Amino acid sequence: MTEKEKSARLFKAFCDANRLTILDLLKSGEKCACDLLDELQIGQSTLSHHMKILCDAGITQGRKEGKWTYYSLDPQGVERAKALFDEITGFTLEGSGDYSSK
Amino acid sequence: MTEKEKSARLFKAFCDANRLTILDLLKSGEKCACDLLDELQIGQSTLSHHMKILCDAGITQGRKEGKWTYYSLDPQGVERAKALFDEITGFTLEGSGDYSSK
DNA sequence: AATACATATTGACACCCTTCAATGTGATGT
DNA sequence: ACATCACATTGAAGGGTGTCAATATGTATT
Repeated sequence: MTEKEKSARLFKAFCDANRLTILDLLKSGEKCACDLLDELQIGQSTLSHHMKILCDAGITQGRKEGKWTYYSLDPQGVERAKALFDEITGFTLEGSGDYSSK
Repeated sequence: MTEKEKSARLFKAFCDANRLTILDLLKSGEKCACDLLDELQIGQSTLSHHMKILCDAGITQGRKEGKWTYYSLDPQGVERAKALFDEITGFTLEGSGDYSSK
């Protein structure tokens, strides 16, 4: 798999309205699957599917505690995605971050 | 179509390896379709298809001159995508840009 | 006008993605 | 042990996407 294919795959995680809503919800902090489910008009298995995609992409992470799974944004993963997007859009920030992570 | 659906659609433009390569090539400036075709391992109709997606997304623009069509990045469109991505990833720039455009 | 050229459009195909219902799994409670 | 709860996995259906060959469109050239 080429670099570009890997990038494309990472961005796919952001290409679904439900996943964007999930990321939005997680911005306010960790949430269990059942809380997310309450706010989305999708079935339980569908949520599970989306969470797998987000976690596989490294954008979110899951933490199991008893019966529940708590999901949260993975700050590192989010930064990685941002850096990649900036790289692709040819953007270098005047007077700010160092995106040399990759 | 909801906001999130619109965002998801815009990001889809970045979710194909060939399109990422095209954006990469256009970073160095305007190029005609035939030049792009030389560097990609895809057929002519496929390139045309990808250029339509990128242009429809507002990320690139085409300029016709005689037989040729010259493509280039649309700086405004690129910034719009970046701002949206930053918004989604919950990023607010310390001491920099104003992303209140939307 | 006839031909050649550059690009766009169309139609078909294979693959991928989202979704759901059904089922599996692993933890908790009785 | 048994039932229940929270979540994951599987399998199937439907729509979307990338690709190409073929064809159409529009522009130069002869």
